[in-house]
Amino acid sequence: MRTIHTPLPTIRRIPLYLKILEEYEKNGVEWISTTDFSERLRLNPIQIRKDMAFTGITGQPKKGYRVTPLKNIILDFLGWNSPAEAFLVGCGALGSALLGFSGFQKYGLNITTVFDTDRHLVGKKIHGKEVLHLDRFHDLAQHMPVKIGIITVPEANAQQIADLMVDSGIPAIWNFAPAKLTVPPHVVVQREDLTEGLAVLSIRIKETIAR
Amino acid sequence: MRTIHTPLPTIRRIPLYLKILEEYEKNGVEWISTTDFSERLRLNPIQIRKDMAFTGITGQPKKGYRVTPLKNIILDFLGWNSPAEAFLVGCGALGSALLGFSGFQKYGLNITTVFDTDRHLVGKKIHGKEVLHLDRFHDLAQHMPVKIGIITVPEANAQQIADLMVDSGIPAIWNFAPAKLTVPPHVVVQREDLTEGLAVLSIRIKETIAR
DNA sequence: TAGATTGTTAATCGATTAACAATC
DNA sequence: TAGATTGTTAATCGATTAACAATC
Repeated sequence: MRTIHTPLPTIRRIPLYLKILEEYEKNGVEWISTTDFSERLRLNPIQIRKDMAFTGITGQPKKGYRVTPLKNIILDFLGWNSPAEAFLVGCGALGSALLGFSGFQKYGLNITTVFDTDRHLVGKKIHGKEVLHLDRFHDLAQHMPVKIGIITVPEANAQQIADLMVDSGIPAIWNFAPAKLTVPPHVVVQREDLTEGLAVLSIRIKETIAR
Repeated sequence: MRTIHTPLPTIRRIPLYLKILEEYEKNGVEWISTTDFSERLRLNPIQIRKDMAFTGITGQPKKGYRVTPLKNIILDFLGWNSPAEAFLVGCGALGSALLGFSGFQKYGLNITTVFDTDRHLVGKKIHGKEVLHLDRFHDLAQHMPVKIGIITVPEANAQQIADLMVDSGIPAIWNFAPAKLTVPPHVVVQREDLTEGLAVLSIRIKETIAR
């Protein structure tokens, strides 16, 4: 049987819904409708309803969805109810920026340990986390249930770090280096690439100015 | 007449092609075929050929595309041949990370001036750029052909910075704050959102582990 | 009850992939 | 010439949007 899996565009929109739900919850609002979402996000309400269906929530005609249950269903859906432990390698500006992103806790990501090879960084604290030498990575990974390895090193070192993560049994890699990583098929790699966004922005600028 | 514009997925793939082209050029290789691209990027060669067609390049059967002309056509296509001047607001970790991204010069982006309101930052140099007080933004923008405003401030201040950019006549905003900005229709806004990628990663982890 | 909103099936739209002719 | 690769038209696939029935 072929499982119908959730479309990628839907998955990408889900954090947007989550954000609004948190706001509603904070304000003590109990119900939210697709119209509410639609006005805030400027998305088609039908699309939103479809997206909701993928999370498994059921709503109530004339009222919408209950805010708190919907929030919890979404957190469950993404697996964000139980934070995943992550090791981060590369404490340059980008690594520091990610560490400073306090929001990650809310998004099921717990960066427990950070590494670098730079003698000037090792031992220092960044956002309250002591930078450890990369040598200790493998050992520490054996003793902790590390689910995600975050790569924020220069491109030239990215593959080597990925290899280390794979050897240490880490099942998923979030890669911020502009490198195509080679990993075994059972390892998940998610690549973030700013140049994608810059390309889209550039084209949109060109199209706007041309008019 | 309705212009057929380039699909967004194509635009997002183009920087990948560009990167390989630069490598080939550096190595003095004159020709590149869709097969070459395909092997490197693990993309369908037919898709690559379609993408090439959008850039306007014509290739040569049995040989492929000339590396340098293709690179230039792509740079032209994205408007990256003449770097766009950008002002960046918010010199925290993320802003610094962007400033340190030396690659941007290659990608048609020239961050000429950076701003903050924090007294401890103003006057300091970050990656060789002196941090100016935000008060000077509007005036300086009048005297320089600023095309892109980059927002790397906390969410709470993002809209206010966007307003300043719009008032200063900046036609495009690259927004790294997790905020939905309200701007006039003639202003282009490109939003970067890490939680999207984290959501995709989380779902892929769930799917992999479930198996 | 009437009306608003959900939920689902069908239609449309757009991107990817397949097929194949053109050409160096 | 034969074969590899481009370029284009057609087929497929998947996501979005439309239509409408169900229901509180």
